[in-house]
Amino acid sequence: MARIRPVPAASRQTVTESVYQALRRDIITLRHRPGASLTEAELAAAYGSSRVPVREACRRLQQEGLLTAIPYKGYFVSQISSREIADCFDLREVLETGAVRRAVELVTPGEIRDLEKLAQVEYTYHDWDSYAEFLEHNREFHVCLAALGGNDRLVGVLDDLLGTMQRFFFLGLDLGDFGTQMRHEHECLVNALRSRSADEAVTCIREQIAASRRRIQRALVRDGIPLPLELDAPH
Amino acid sequence: MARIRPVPAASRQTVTESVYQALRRDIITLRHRPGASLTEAELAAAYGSSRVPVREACRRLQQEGLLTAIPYKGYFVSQISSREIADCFDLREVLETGAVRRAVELVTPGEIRDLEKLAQVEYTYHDWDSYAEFLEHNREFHVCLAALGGNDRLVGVLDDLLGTMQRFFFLGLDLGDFGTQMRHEHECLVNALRSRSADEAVTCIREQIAASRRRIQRALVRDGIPLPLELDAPH
DNA sequence: CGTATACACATTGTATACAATCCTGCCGTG
DNA sequence: CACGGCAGGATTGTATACAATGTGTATACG
Repeated sequence: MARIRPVPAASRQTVTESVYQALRRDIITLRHRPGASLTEAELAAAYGSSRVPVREACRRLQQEGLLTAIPYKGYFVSQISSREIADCFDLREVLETGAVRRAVELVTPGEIRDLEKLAQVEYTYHDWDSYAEFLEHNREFHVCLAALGGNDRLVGVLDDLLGTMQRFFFLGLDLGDFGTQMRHEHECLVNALRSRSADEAVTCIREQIAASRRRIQRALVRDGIPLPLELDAPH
Repeated sequence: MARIRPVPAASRQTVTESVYQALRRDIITLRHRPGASLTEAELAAAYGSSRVPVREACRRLQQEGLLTAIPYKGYFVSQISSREIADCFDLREVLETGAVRRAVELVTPGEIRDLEKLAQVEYTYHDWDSYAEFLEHNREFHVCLAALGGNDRLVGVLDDLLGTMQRFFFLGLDLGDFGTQMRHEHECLVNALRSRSADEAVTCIREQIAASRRRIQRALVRDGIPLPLELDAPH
């Protein structure tokens, strides 16, 4: 079906892996607030393992941009700044438009049908758990779309990026019921692909990203304060 | 001067860091052949440390794409496939053109002067050591150029990508004396920036990347297609 | 009272020992 | 001869113990 997804290599259920996933989930769902301080010992106790797997998990999350490590000091959950958000959205636009320009040339009817299935997902407003599931499917859709461009390296980068951005999306979803709207956006993209119109697809992606950006801006404003969340706290 | 360069945070001279740099150097300079098998114990002995720092270094290199890890089996130096090369070049084009489109709007005269200095570097044909130095400076130039676009996240991704690609470049440099040519290409880019012409800059980048791609293709053909190239083993 | 210095504490960095896993090849059995 | 189980070795995965580092604090001294 829809391409490789680098490797399931690391998905062998090892302690490191489970700590990584648990910790990542807790950061993305904002259980660990941006700016919060974490130590290896603390996390090891919390997730029931020794420091070694915790360490590896933290290194990965650091690489992804969700954590910041300060030697001999500890780890800190990355702040959500408007600058960071803007950077992520801009990069996403660059990557996705780049990929889709190739995709319209390479895509096959079968792949379009597969993608169409992925586009169907929605979420239930106010159901916190369904947000997480929806976001995973959404990520899957965009990654598979990009994969149609045939550049595995680019797909990997986008996958990482969307992983980081999940934290932002979480803020936006609870603001209203955008499920049908987002599904419509996805279908719009699939149609553009079907007619092999690069310009149409690019426009569609741009609008989609702009809409997502607006949602998050609104959520940030609503949750009190412009951003960043509790910035400048450590004085 | 030329922007932040995320952090020198990890550059505190720790064992992990020195192993990482040494191992990375040996992979990029093809001392470890593509496809070669490496074990943690072996590397620990070779670089004079315990397995833990080796492990962390390998994880980082894996993330960068220079190593592939197979659980309970070992690590393998990533192959250089023409597909991989094409992907990297395409992604690079997407990132750099994306960045420079912003850069022409934001760049200041002072930054242009700084960049001009970085553009001056060349290398000495057939001097293996000077290749490495040149490639570092070349990377610095392109990263700083991208940084002018103001998207730190994008810069980070590009930095990683160029790091991986150094291995390819190594092949191309020894093929002839392209030092002056490449310097000219850099200056061309600086001029485009000065006249704030996005189209000119993009064209320039495209040509530059195409030229680089051709050099490497030629090198691969010369060295007998399907890599690897033999290397002077340490015996 | 201000400043510098030494010391203690918290945290990560590193080493070593042991457990889990996977592959290979042997050997027995049908 | 083919096939399956089983044991041995190699390698990573994990836990624990110890060293290095950096930061803040208390204390002595000017």
